[in-house]
Amino acid sequence: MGDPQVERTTRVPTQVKNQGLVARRRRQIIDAAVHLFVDQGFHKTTTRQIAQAAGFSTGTLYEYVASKEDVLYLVCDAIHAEMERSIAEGVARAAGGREALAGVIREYFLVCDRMSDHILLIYQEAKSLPPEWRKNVLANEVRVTNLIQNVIARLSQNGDLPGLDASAIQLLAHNITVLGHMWTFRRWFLGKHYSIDQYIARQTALIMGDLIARNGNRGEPWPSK
Amino acid sequence: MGDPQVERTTRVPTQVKNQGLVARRRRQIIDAAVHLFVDQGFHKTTTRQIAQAAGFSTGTLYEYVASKEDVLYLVCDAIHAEMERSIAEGVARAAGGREALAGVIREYFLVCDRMSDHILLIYQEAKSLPPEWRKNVLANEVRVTNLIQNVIARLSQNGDLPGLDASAIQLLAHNITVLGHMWTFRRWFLGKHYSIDQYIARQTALIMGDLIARNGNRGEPWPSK
DNA sequence: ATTATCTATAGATCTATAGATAATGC
DNA sequence: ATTATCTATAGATCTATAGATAATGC
Repeated sequence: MGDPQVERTTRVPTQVKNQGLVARRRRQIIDAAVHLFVDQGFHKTTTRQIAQAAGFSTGTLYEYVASKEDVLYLVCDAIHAEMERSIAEGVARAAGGREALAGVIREYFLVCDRMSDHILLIYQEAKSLPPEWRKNVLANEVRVTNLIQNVIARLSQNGDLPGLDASAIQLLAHNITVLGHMWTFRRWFLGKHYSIDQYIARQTALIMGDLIARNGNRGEPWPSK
Repeated sequence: MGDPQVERTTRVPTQVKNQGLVARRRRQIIDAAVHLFVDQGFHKTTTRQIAQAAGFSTGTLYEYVASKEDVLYLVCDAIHAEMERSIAEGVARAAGGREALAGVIREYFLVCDRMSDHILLIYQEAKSLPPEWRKNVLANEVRVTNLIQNVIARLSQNGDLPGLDASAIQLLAHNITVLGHMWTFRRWFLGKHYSIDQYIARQTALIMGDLIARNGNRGEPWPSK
């Protein structure tokens, strides 16, 4: 298997031999393209603009990618790598025991808040990827959901979250994942009513309300942060 | 105010005097463009293709819209009109009393299932609209959420859903709205595990679990369909 | 010699419109 | 005369590449 980061980048072919240079230039390409895509969208961004923002010529850009779609894939993949890294870190940081789920929700939602623009970008432009690579991006979405699902499953096995079968656990993980995304694509509305901390507190109450109520804390609202 | 449908279409200027003809031709444009946009996306679809699929020439197309963006707006607006109509109808059809919320969720999720492609299209292409019209599309999203919010608020006032303040009601309405959308943009995964009926039953159990548990049915799972 | 980069542009579109033509109503 | 439609294309891009140039290492 080896380093997944390398495996990722090597899927996109290049003319340049020096692997270190390829990694460096592609990082420049990604950094430049993310901002342009977020601002203007993929289709309205030109390869000229990407090259210029990255600090070299159009010709050079095409030594490191074979097409504009390649750039989009590099960007989507880098975003997912960063999300996975942050979430896994957050999961590790969250407390154990009964409050672990609330902690993980919090860490995950904070990642969504920080990466709003990027999450939005994937929702909008994943469709523009060639099919083979779109599949890859969707697989990444599943991986993020699984990180959350594993936490729930672990708590469930410990008896901390009774009344959830495997299917309910899976669906709950998807719900939490998407409610994090909701903060990014309904920010224009939700942001008028809640800060991210309030949003986390409120959503946690709604999500956990169910589980906790069944667990014996009936009637006691989840502490609002 | 007058007929909202007319108010909608009149926001886009036209060269043609005959209002009935304008409505008819624009319906042709919308029907043609929806399919093309769903298949290829907005940017990869050409005005030529739209005109051809609608059954007239490019020149004629531009008698009924001033730009390609106009077509996108007509499409987004038509989709929302259809969704609002269907959901309002579903809300009316749903039973009253304590099970009203489950009934509305069911009706709404069925609309999402039927209009999957269209909902997806709005998520992907709303950004390509001129700012003024994007605001309009977002306002439509709020209107759909409000339809659900009103049902919850009514039940809450009747005492059927205790423990929900105004803010929780609003957020719950957004959650339900987005969990319906989730069926459209995670269909590639969820569809492998659930039929739409199973999805509705499962989600209803998770959503209502909270509310019902607080309401005294602790431990009793929501009937699965 | 080999590798990386740049300049300049071929080739392929695509949107939107100008001006010609057909259809309708007085 | 007026309204609607069509044909043909101006004008403006944009992607991707070919071939020239600069930098590096033997």
